[in-house]
Amino acid sequence: MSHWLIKSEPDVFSIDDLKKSPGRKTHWDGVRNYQARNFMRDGMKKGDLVFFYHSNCDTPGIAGIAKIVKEGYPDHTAFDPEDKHYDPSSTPGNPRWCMVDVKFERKLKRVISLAELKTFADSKLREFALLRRGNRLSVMPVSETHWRFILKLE
DNA sequence: GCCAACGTTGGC
DNA sequence: GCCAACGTTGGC
Repeated sequence: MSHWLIKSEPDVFSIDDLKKSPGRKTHWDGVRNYQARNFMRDGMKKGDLVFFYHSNCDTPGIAGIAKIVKEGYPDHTAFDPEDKHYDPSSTPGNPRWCMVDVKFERKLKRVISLAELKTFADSKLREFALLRRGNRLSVMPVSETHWRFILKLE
């Protein structure tokens, strides 16, 4: 089983929104970055656990844990001209983007802030993709070691 | 294939 | 709101 981190702006969709969603799950649509897509399409497997990260907010950080409940399949929002993430070069016959379904697992007891994570950037969390300079990836892998260490901070 | 222009992300 | 980082686009 692998571990991951996905980012979301809480003003748009927070961990609480996921918890309130029907069946406590949602499809993770709108990813329009090839590296992120490849992680979703090729890496994410049913049962994998995912850190739910809040970005672009007062206290950016890891807010909760979700689980992959459906593996990669075409992101239909790319086909919809009305959708914010419409991409005319992606068609049902030849879909370019994909999504997975994630389900609420739990909130962390407290948000583990980016600021706190950064204090370990040169030690326990060296090589953690989230802390690499200028990282803008919205989907990234988390190593076993890093996953366990971060959970211990909780 | 190069690279300037442009758009987006996301911390601060 | 600013701006650095960086991915994408498109002219050449």
